[in-house]
Amino acid sequence: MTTIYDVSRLAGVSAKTVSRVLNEPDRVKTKTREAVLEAMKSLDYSPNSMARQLRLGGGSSLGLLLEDPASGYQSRFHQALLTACMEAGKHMTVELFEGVMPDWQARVDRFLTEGRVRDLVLLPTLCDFAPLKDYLRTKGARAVLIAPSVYDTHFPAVVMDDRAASRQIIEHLFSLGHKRIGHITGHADHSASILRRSGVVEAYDAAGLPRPGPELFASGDFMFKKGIEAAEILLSLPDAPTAIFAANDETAAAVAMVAHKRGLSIPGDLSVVGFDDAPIASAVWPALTTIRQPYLEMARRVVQIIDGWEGQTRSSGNTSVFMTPHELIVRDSSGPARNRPGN
Amino acid sequence: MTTIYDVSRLAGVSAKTVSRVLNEPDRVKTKTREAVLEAMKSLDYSPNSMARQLRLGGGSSLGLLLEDPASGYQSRFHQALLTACMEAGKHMTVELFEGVMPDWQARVDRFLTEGRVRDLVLLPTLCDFAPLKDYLRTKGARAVLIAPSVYDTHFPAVVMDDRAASRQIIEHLFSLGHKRIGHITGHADHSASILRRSGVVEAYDAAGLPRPGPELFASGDFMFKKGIEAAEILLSLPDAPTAIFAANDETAAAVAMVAHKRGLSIPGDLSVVGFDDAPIASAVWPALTTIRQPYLEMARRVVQIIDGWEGQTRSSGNTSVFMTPHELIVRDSSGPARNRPGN
DNA sequence: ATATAAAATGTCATCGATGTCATTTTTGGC
DNA sequence: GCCAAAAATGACATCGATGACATTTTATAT
Repeated sequence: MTTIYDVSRLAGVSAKTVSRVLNEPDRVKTKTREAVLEAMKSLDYSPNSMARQLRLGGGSSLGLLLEDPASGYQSRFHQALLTACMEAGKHMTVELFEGVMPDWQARVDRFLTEGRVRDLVLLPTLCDFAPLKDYLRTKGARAVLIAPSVYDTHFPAVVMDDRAASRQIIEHLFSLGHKRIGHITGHADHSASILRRSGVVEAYDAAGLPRPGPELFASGDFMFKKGIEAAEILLSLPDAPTAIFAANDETAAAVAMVAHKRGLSIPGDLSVVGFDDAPIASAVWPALTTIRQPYLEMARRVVQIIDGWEGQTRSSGNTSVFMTPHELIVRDSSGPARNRPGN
Repeated sequence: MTTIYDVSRLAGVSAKTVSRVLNEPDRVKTKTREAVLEAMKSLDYSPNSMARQLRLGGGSSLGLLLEDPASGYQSRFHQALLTACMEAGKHMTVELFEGVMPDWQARVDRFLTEGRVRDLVLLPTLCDFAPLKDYLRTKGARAVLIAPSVYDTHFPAVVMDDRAASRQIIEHLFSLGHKRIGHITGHADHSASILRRSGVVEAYDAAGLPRPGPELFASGDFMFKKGIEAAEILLSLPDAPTAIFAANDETAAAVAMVAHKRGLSIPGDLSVVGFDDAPIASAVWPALTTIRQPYLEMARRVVQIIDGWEGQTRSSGNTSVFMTPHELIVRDSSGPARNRPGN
């Protein structure tokens, strides 16, 4: 690596002058500047950003640990963070954190050090991995948790109201006349799964209806494949539901696929509702009624929080939770309940 | 920010000892170490990674500019790069580079400097944006181009053989007895679109068949919505094709949707083939026959190339192109051509 | 030509860490 | 208790850049 000194030597000027050519070209005589520029070119010089940052007290990047970048949630949140970072002029360093490998501490350490990360964002389910949070605290890193199952005294959280959203969906289906509604839950490790499920129950309670039997809850894991199995189970029920609310859009898409396979029309024979407003929600036919997750708003909030940390040594001790509003999007996959023999 | 000196003062030792506690704890007496650790804790110390990197000659992150992170291609490649980086122990800084904003040079500059990026990856269509490439060269940054339309003297390229893959698809359809095959092209800005289209023609030529008429080529843009329009056009043809090859899976999914809407069964009435092996290819019903893009292999190659640059000042002047093998995946959306009235 | 202000350039210290090598302390065998 | 060897610690230089301030050169007015 060539340095500013090599350039200064070749150009016959002081290092400071080279620095000036780089940072305040107008304060250098044209002739000198040209000589310096030529020297830089011939030496193939490029400034050492580390030294610059050290001198200038440079900022660190926002760090994002991704457990499963193929997951719709993570990739969409990732994307929202990119946008929020761009808006705020921040940079983001991303790293895969797959499962818990034996040397995860060393990996995180290198991520913080080599990646120059001080503030990070933890998505589900990483945001619930206590050893990681402890380790981060040890290392003096700060973090924002996204939709954690449990709030943490040391890290603020940005969330949406999964329970309310879920209840809203069921009420939407009630209003269309549905009485038997199946629910495919999400992955058991995600708090959202539990919240969404309890939103379902809450809606029945609020409407003064008896809670649905356990046969109407099929377990899923937010993924397409498991969604197929779950849908098969629900639709094979002797008294099959007239509507299915899947814990996310991917699962809902699986339900739609199974329904088509069985010759059921949507929403004529079966209403299907998802959650997330993922691209797939508009890509399947018919387009899915769903809840739009406020990804971008949440990401912006994250950046705000981190911006507020500037200068502070670490996150303050008090828990703070930022709730972000969502939105029900009614598309074509939900419609009036059709009376079926037996209903 | 507290420094190693603050800690050393409080602990009553030299800065070097504090450094030792951090880097080679065994070389410090237990009692001293504990005192230092306590001082670090009470001062809430965390080491300045910039200074460390400066001293140790730290490496830079791999930079990725994303034009449209929602695009399947970019997000999947992104993901593959994450994996490859993890395998190689590298870090990646990602940034949105949406369209060409007036201050793009300043943005790139900040990305390189603040993000401490020296090597970057340019995906389509950014890899064909000449001003950016020129600017990067000015700044002494190095880059690998992914599937560029035109090769560049200054930057190596990693590609797959779109034309051959496309030809393979058509030959697959030929082998199933299809004679009228529609093609929905990709976005005109992507070289892949042109290559895939010419692969189609090549297959006809190789088979000694007359080239398909222009009515069998509908223009798409790799996106679902445009795919719907294109599918409508092709399927409304007086002599509609018995198979449609869409330039990517998303478009193919749109074709499937339109076909279902029109009551056509797949592959009975219409074979549909995509390209990419995106998640959506397995998420629609029936699962799409498609080409698997060698994302991970390409990403690994990128990391290899960049690793090879270590120490070198900039990319050598000679163009190098790395071709990566693909794979045809036959699923359920392609089947024997059915004789239709008129055929 | 000369004084003087303004512009251009240079010197030195500094950012926060670690490597080198010198110095001090501890350890263990006698 | 003494001495050599080993262990622990410290002083100082260094990484590559820039800020503060000093110095030199140039431009302008007299």
